[in-house]
Amino acid sequence: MKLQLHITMNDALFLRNPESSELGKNILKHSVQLIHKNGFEAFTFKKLAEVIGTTEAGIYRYFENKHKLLVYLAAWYWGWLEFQISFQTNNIKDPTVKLKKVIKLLATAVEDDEQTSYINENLLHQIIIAEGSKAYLTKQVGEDNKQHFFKPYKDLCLVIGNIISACNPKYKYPKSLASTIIEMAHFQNFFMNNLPSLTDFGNTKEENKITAFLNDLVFTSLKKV
Amino acid sequence: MKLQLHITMNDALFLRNPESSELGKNILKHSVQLIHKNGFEAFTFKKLAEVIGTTEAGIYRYFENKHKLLVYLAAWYWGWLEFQISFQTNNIKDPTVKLKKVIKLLATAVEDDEQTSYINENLLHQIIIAEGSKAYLTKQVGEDNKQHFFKPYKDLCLVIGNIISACNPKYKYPKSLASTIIEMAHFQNFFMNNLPSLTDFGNTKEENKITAFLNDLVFTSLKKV
DNA sequence: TTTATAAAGATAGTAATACTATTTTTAATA
DNA sequence: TATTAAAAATAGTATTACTATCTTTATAAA
Repeated sequence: MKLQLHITMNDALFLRNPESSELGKNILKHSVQLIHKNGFEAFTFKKLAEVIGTTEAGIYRYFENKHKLLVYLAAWYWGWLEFQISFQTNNIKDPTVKLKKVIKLLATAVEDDEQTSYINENLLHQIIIAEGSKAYLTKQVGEDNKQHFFKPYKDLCLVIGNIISACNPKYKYPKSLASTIIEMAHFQNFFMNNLPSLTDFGNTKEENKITAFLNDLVFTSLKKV
Repeated sequence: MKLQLHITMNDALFLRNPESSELGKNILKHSVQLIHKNGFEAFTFKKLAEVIGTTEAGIYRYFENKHKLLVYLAAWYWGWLEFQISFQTNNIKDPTVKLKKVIKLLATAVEDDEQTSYINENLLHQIIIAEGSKAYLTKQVGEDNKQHFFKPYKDLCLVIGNIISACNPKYKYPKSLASTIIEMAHFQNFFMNNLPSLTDFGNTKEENKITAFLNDLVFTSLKKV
């Protein structure tokens, strides 16, 4: 039996649903590859069209602009990650064990998930590390937020915040700690690989060091070492 | 007596030193205002030239492109902040008191410093919150790093890491904790004002709540509550 | 089988961006 | 007064970020 995981996307993010056609799926697939390869700044719809073998206008029928496409990919990633977390922490009763699992999932490279054929989760994870913040670090963040573009991110943050509160109901900053864990899982990874002197795991480049750091940070804060 | 604070800049960041002329100072002054107003994506040398009353080509004589200008502004900010920290924590012996002061300086809006006439530190602080990460979240981060463009950031991180180690010499992640404090001082501020549900201080919008959160995070980690 | 229709493909065009180059004017300085 | 360096003025180019329109192809309803 092959289960097909489907992540429901906010349809204000696209003009035509990219999951509804081969061209659309190609746009998703190759935009992940191109952004990963050249970075978001150098990524253009023209280059994407060339790779896919369609025209610029063809891409524009699906996405208004490249910012919307980035927000789409980020939203997809957060939705996918929330599913991974709920799936992989299902049946775990102890919130501390649960939170440890969450931190591991956040800080560890993902293998490409066979369930979703057209998105390479491993590449997308790397894109989110290097480009994810650009989805909201814009002047339109307010408008975008009004249209609920960041709901998957907020949902994930809420889920993690709730686990934190389950660990220690008296802890005062569950949401800020949740967003700190999420952001730092990515930033410490980026720093480790690109600006290693900003971290304590420069030479090793091991992701489990990031996990160890985050575990220490979180569980001393929750006084549950 | 009026002291003139001068921050020495890496001269690979510019083609002509912007501090050496009125036009250069105007470029710095008005780029801060324009980026603050319209965001970095909408910021162009053409618009900047119009505001200043010069031509695009005039700006290009000082900066190779807008990315270099952003990196320049970020480097200036980190240099300025390191000076503020060393100045304001001078004579403080107790590293815990020192670290508290550092967190406050990182998380609090700055007043425009009269010492530097052409850069509005308050606006620049807001720019760094919203745009600062874009200075290094690029494909050229490796090249830029080789040219020491991020040295002021790394120096600041080192200074804070050393204070952390002075608080608790056994703490294993002084540099990662330092970069976490720096980044979170900014990100929690951005979230508070733009995506408040990612924080625990959404409705109040008080910066001292961020300080309280970071103090809690840091001093429980260092077991010095 | 014809016909409607929706997506995709092909082609063209535009305004703005991100530059480079050249020439002239202005200001400072030797 | 001559020299020089910066600034201003002007022009031009390749690329980006779109929009518009028309034709072809595939599907599927009548």
